[in-house]
Amino acid sequence: MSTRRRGEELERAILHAAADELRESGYTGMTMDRVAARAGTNKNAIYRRWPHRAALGIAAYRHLSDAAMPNPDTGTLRGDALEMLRQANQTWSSPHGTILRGLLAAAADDPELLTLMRERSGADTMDRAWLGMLERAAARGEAPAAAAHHRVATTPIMLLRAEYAMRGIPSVPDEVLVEIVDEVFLPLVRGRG
Amino acid sequence: MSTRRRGEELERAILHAAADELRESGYTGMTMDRVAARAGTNKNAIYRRWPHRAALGIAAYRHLSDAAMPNPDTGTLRGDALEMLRQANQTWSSPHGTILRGLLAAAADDPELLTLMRERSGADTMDRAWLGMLERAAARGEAPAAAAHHRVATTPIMLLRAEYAMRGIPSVPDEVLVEIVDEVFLPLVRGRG
DNA sequence: CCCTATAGGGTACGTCCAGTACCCTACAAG
DNA sequence: CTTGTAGGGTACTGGACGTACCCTATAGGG
Repeated sequence: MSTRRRGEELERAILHAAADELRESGYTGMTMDRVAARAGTNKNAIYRRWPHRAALGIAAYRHLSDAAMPNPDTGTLRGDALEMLRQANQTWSSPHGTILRGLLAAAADDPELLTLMRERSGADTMDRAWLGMLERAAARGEAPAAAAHHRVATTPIMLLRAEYAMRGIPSVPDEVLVEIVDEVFLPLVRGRG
Repeated sequence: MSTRRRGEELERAILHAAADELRESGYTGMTMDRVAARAGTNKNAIYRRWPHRAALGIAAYRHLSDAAMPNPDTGTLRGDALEMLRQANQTWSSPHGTILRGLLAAAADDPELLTLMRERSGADTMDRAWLGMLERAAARGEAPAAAAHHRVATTPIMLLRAEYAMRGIPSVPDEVLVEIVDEVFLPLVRGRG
């Protein structure tokens, strides 16, 4: 039995420990000492791999979440949109989401970290899914072709995200999602005829 | 000459010092020791008034910004909306905005602080201004009456805010504002007929 | 099969900062 | 004049990031 772990193996152990800490205490509560202790190693091994806490946080988050992108096809634009929003809301209000929000807050004044985050969080994939949804609706004749526009596609998610930023914390109620779809998204699509 | 300041006077001095620190170093860089030193006092006097750093930060921000709410009347809905967005963008990209964003980031995981911030930042006033704008447009016959809806009114600002959260930092280019108005806000208003 | 460079481990710091504890002193109000 | 309260000085606790050193296992080449 090799008593001393190295390379890959040790790295996985650290990431695993960091992810656990994230889950339990959020990014704010994740301390380097605790991560090291939990991984059964010490801070040296960590700092040899990541330059600072934030980098470790992001890496650990990535390690812990490989979110599958939903791609609903309910037959109606309204159904698809609601489904997408509900999925997003569920993700954001889950423990993962809480962690993600903590990371985003920490990265708010550091552009370098922000870009790291954007890459990791699959925001672009999300946008493409919405765009595809609009195109399918247009093909069905349910929406004008002009509705398949980047700004239109990103609006609902943006609104959801802003809703999270406004209220303090987890879980935007379902009524809000319905409102976003019925009072904003669908009228908007309709208005682009 | 009274050598020892008290009450009101001392409080103003502290807030002034804190505001200066905010300007120079942002919220993240504002330390209690420095504020105390700059105000020519010590941390006791501060902690007797505010329970923690965040509270002082918010109070100081408020002390430094008494933003007047614009209420443009250009004659067209498009003109008004653009003007409002440009105003907001200017505020948010100014030093004040940078500070405000820092505070928001710090308050992200503390609901109590978030509500404090919302009160201080005049978000509600802003919403009412947008609603009034829509009502005037409806009265002119430029928009359907159904467009004067809370969600519609808050959408452009929400989108702007989300834009700030996405990109790292200061100043969203004017094209984006125009896009928000032309590709989202106006079609949305139109679509609510 | 040994040798050595490299990566891990242990541990102790340096530094910064929030928040607290005490104790002394000016001064306002009675 | 007395006294209670708010300011001032200062030191300290505790937590956390990041760094410095030094020892040791071990992988991989000669």
